[in-house]
Amino acid sequence: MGSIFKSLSVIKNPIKSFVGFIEANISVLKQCTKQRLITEGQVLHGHLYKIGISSHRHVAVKLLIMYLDFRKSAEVDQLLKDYDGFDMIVHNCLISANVDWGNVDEARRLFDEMPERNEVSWTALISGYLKYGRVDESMWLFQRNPFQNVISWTAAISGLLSNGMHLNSIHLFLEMLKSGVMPNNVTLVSIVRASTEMVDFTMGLTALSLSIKLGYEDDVSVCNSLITFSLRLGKLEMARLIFEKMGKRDVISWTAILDMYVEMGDLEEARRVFDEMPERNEVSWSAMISRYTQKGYSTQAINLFRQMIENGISPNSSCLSSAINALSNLKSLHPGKSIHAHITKLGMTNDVFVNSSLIDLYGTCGNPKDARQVFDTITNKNVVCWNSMISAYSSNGQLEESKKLFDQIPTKSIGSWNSMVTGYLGNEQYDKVFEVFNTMLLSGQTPDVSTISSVLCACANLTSLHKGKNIHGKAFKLGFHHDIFVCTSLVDMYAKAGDIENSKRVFTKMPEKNEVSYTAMIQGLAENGYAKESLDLFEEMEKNSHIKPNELILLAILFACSHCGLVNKGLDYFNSMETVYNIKPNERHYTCVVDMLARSGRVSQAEEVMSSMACEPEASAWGALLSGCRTYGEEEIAERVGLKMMEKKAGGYVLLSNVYASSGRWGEVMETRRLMKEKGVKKSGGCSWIEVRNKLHLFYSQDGTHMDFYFVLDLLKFDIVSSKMNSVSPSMNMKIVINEGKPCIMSIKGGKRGNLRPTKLGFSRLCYSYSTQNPMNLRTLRCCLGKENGGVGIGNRDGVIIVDHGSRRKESNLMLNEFVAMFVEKTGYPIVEAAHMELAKPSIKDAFHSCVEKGATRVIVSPFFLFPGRHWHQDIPSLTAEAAKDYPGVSYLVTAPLGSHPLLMDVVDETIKRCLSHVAGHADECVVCKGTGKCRLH
DNA sequence: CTAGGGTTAG
Repeated sequence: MGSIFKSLSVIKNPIKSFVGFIEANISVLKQCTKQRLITEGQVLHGHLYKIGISSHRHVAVKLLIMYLDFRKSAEVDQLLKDYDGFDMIVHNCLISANVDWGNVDEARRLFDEMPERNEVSWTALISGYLKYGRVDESMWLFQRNPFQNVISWTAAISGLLSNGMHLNSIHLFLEMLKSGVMPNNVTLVSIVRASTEMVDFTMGLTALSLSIKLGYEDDVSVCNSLITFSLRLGKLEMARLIFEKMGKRDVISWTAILDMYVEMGDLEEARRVFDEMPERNEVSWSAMISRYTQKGYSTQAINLFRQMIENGISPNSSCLSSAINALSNLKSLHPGKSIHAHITKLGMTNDVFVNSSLIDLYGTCGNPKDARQVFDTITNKNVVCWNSMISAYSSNGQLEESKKLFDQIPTKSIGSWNSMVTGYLGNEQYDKVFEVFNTMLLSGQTPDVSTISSVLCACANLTSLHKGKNIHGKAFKLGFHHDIFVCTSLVDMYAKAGDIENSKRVFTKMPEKNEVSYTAMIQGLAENGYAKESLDLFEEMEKNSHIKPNELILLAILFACSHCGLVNKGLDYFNSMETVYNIKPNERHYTCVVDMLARSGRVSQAEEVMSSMACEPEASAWGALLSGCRTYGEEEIAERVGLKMMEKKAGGYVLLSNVYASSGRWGEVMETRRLMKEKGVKKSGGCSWIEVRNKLHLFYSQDGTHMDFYFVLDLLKFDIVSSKMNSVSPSMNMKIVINEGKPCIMSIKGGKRGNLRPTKLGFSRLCYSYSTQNPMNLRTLRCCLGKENGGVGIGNRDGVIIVDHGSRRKESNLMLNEFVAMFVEKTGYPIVEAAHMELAKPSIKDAFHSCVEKGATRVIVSPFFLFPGRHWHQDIPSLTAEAAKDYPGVSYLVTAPLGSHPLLMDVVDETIKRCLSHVAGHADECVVCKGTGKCRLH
């Protein structure tokens, strides 16, 4: 606002030229519109009226645009009345305003009633149709447009792009080139965006080459779009190079590069960039805040949000929704509520992003009712709102409600299905997970990596190897077998099902491993009795990766130590948790250590650890301690502990009564049981299930369908070899396996929580990260991309020095040769030699000399496919100049690099030829050619 | 000096 008034003060000062005076006013009006400063705009209008220039045509048009933008119909009407006659410009303004308001048909009516139209009228309407997905009407007009210029071509190209018609937009681009219209920077931005969205590296390089050829190399927008292109295709180094070499950068460049550091996992560096940015807009703020949120740094996100408010920047909907997301990560309902109130005050209640975040917030904070209230107020619900509401219900156990809602979704997205799947998964209704999954497949919806991971997680929890292998096959068919999330789920599934060999196999083959994958493997090894291997893997991880141990890995490590009796080593790890790994042990770590000590007979030490806990011990820790007492006959401790537990949870009573029972003190057993009854403590029911012929049979211990061994055996007759029966009860983890046809019970010590399942938690985190992240992430993209699409090889032809980059692929060689041929034909230069990029520096000189020795008097050095780090710009011309020093009589030319996409090849060739013919004409004076008309003279 | 096309976050 300050700058606006500064400009105003300029206006107050006498300005010599009238044109300058008008110009200054117009620019301020433009700013008012852009920054949505309605009051300032109106004040200025009054002032302009007073000094008598408000009816100046150019001023009046700006005023009109301003009031149209603010939707002040009374003012608009007044202006139109004062304006003498509807000229073409006013008409065009009205057309584009109506497009902005969504009244495309009205815009068309205005267009039709115009006595004559110009290129602006046509373009406004063509792009208007495209904005609302009316592609056919737009193309109909486009083909009849008598004024086809760059802008209308670009409008059509980018409009098609926004409608997801990438290939069509490229074809349109080709037609444009064919028709002889040269692309400008905006066109090139669209083509780069098309390449980005099609994940087509070669196409992007071609666009890049063309940009350089046409002299848009230093255009900020083109470079910005190229940065985004490089980032989305995983070429982080390329993105950084472009950024660094940019002569001028704007907020967008900075915000894009901030994102690069986030992609690299370096949030600190990203923050440094953020702090260093010369200019920030609400997008930069929201980028940083949302990235903090995404990566789980919720507190930082909130702090930054606060800082932004303190800096007087009004948050846009994106910031608000990120902040709310951060709060729901932190489960901070109350600050969330106050933001909600604020949003209501701001009148931003109809933003789908904000609303979805609010639904998530209320959902995760256990208020599905409030979530529903938000949901019901949304007038333009999109599928994300529906999905959030479904998750809100299922995360609160209201699965019927979520199912009901799910059935009502007008158009289900993959996210809708995934919400259902993760909902059932989170509520441990694994049979339902499969049910939904199967329905999904039947409906024709292809699962994504998130679905597959969740379903594998269900397999893992059911220890269902058969189903798991089946899903593994599906994952393979879908091409997900390299996906880090799917692989991690596979590692976990195989480990949980006891198939440690396959688990290890998947893990070893993973192209990339993260914290969660290591957690799954380390945990899997530990739980399957491979304690030593588990510890080895941990050490290897510490040595060879940058992964810092998390609390779950440490839990697994403690578990492993406990299981191979490495009590002292385990204690060492435990004691170094805070000092070395900076992780505060939680109750589960304590349980593990208590268990470890109690098991090895160090019962009193275990008791000490228990009493030193800062947090509330888990029931299973008491259990472990008591079991230790039982095993080692520490009745005194047992009693002391037992009394402490009397007020505690149900499991405590049971364990206590078990302790008494095991030492034959039946009176105390009865007393404990009586106390339980009296206090209404109920041991929650366990559940067993068996999977026979792909069908799950469930048994509950307390509802009369108690597992009947005869019934089970009867079932097993059908399928005795492949079946496996499992049982997990909340307090005793009991596994029943069919061994040589006989069911036998394998009791695993400890309860559900005491069973220490870090991976399970690990996976709930995994599911979360999917729900907030686009599953088609960089990693996936990188896999799609395959091998680097480098450049071309060397053709050892006489004449032109071609400097290229990258691999020596055959097809690229062909392209190079074609290019060389074209060059020769166009320029008539003799061909002498080509040099490979890796050898370029030393060999340019040699190649140059060789050209001259073979009689060349004119030499072209043309880098092919160079990375946009301006190697060619910086090194090649100077190297060439260096080489040329020895031959003052020889003229030379360095051209910009070229890239060629098969689709664009022919037409781009033509275009480039056009550029080159110009270049060639100036060859004798040119050192660096930046394209048509942009040759820098020697 | 007035009207039409684009790039950053979710």
